[in-house]
Amino acid sequence: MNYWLIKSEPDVFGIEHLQRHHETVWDGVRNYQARNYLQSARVGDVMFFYHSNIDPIGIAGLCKVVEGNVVDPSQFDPKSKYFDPKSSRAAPRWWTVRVQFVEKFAQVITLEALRQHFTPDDLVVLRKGNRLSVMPVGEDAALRLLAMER
DNA sequence: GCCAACGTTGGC
DNA sequence: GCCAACGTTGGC
Repeated sequence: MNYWLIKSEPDVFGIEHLQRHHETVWDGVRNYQARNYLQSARVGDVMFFYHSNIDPIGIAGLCKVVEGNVVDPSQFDPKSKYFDPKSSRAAPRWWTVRVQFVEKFAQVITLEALRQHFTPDDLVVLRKGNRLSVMPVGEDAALRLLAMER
């Protein structure tokens, strides 16, 4: 099993939205490296749900992959902001996963707390200039994160 | 294939 | 609102 961190702006879609909807297709990722990570995610993988552009910034909960290799439907929808005219149903560009809500943390693990306990080598999200919206989390870091939230 | 211009992300 | 970082676009 692998661990990941996925970023979202909670004003658009936060952990509470996922809690309410129970499951969602993680659509709208339009960066090739992030897409490649999503393509390598497998059913059962755990994803840390990170809130950006909000106070407090940080990891707000957990979800898990319940379906892999999902074609992102928004790439075909001309009304979607994620529409990609260069993609086609015969040869889709953008793939993702379906995730299921697992847990909303009682307290967000803040960016400040992450910086106190981890180095940028431990956690990609702490690396300067990092803008990936999907990134792997090593098992050591993942287990330490899971221990932190209780 | 290079690279300047441009747009977006995201912390502050 | 600012701005550093960085991915993408498009002219050449």
